[in-house]
Amino acid sequence: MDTYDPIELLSNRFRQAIARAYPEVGQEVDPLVSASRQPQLGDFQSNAAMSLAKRVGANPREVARAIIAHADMSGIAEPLNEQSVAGPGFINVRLAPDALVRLLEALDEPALGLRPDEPMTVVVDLCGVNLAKQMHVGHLRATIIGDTIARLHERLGHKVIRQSHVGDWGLPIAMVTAKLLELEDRGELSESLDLDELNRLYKQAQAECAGEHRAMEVIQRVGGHAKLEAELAAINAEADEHLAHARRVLVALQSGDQRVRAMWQRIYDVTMSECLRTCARLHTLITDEHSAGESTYAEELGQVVEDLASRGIAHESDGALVVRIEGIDEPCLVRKSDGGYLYATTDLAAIRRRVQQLGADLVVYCVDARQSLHFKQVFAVARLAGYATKPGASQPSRLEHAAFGTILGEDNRPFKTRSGENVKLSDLLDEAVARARRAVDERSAELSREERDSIAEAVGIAAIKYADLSNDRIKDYVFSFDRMLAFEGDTGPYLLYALVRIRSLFRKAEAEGIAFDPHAPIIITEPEEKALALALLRYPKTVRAAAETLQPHRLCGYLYELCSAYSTFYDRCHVLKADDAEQRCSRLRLCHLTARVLADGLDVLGLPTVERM
RNA sequence: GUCCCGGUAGCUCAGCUGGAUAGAGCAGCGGACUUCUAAUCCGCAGGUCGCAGGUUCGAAUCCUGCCCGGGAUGCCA
Repeated sequence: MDTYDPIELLSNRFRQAIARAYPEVGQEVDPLVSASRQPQLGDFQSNAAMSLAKRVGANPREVARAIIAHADMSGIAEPLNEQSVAGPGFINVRLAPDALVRLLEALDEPALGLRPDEPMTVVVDLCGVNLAKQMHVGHLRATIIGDTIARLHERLGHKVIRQSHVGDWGLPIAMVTAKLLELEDRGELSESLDLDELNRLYKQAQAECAGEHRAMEVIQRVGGHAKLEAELAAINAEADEHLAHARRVLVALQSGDQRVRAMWQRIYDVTMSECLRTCARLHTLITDEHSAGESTYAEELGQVVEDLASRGIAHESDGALVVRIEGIDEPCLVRKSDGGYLYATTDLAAIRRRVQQLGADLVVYCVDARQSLHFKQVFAVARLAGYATKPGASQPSRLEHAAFGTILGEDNRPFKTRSGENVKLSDLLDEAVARARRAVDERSAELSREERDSIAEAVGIAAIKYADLSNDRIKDYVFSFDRMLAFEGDTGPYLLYALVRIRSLFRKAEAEGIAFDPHAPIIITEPEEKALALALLRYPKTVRAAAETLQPHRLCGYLYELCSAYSTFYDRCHVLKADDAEQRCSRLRLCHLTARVLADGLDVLGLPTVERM
């Protein structure tokens, strides 16, 4: 048997049977094999007869009988008979016990049935922090969903390049750079500048440049407040001066002025060192080498725009340069009327580099769903201009916006602090870890302080990540510490706990001198054993589906079901106290395989695991 | 206005390529710890799949219209 996947094997047999029964339809028919939802009816089912009935002009149950008559299930499933046909024409299949064992043994190899695909290069755009700003809840999803999508593709053997499109360029950055230079001139710039302070100065710089133009409009409309008007005018004049100064700093930065550049670098370093620390704490594989900020495209923007204009793809409109796309009403602006470039321009340059230089066959943008129009436009322009096509390729690479919804508070409004500020991501992680710590203290007071610390860290992070990843990406979800750290239910801690129990079992076996034989014969007799076995066999296909659809929540759902099947098995089928040595060895092997699949799946999701909790 | 996304149990969510009696978790009720980690397991109860049409042997799933909620929508990113 050359594959571990019962659905594939059964599909082949059904395909052959259909071809024999109905030579006129050939091998093209999808046998529609899926896992049965009701174990009492069978393990798997084929729904082919119903769809085939119309094509061959017979009634579905007759078609089902014809398929059965031509089906050879030897070596895989129990023979099919009249009783196998149910309802309108479902064909129920029960795996042969020895086949189930062989499939499990085939799965029980180092790669767990996940042999590498035809290797591709995948670029995943994730994280997306901004200079001089703390990571906040908004970055949580872009970071962890992006990292998990990257891990999914790595697991399938692809070359994955993570890229954080850092917001490190443009006027806002120049404003804070100007602010810092000013402080330095006055000798008021702290040597130990950290991100909190930097973030404070950023907001201050923003406010200073913004002035009170809105208030002024209101006052002027109302009239009769000459004194106030004069005050606002003074503030605005000052703000305009700040803004003009910031623009001069931007020009200096862009032309490579050494002092300005050095200050920018300092802002960059302070921001990134702290953000990357948070990325590491989130158990993501995002490091310095994955930063590809907007600044790195600065030199290419002019070329891109020039190229689009000279080839007649972009046109002038009200002073701006736009690309119009068939099927999209809103044009894509690539150059402002003042000559400045926009984020679409940078993203076009990024696609060009990612596809043509990095060789991406797939580029995934893990970015907020609110930007879907933007990506729709940019992808279309990139395809039109050929930027999405690898040199020599006939087809453009796949460009995907892995959009995600908003994190909501318990009031169903976007998650903010009481004062309406964004919640600092590190505060959020601290809170989750502190709550996890309380739970660990309650239950496992016997463990050392250090051990409880590291367990709490892993449990807290796993809880936050699982709560996020287990929801369908595109939807908004409600953030709740109570729910994600709950003692019961579909949570990160539940998955970690299942693995802990298996690991504990093996420690106990070792302590009792019970040998584990990784090649012991597997004997499936109890329904709980069979349910666990069938769950294990679904692993490879689940990982592939999650990667293909860019939906980590499918893998989460699977792992929860696997753990659930294991917990039931664990409850009903004693392992170390099994009836005899054969059964004990078989069950130990089942436990071992479960632990490996679970640990592998958790690793693909990017959840930390623990030995005890 | 136009476009995008969502609407499934009291709450939070799954539901695969259209397939059998729509599934979990939480909360509620009732059970299981002298027994491998009970952060567990088992059972009960809980549904107009937003509404109305249509396609189909079969629709939560596909199509059309409408309702509700969120978002986007030419010079921020």
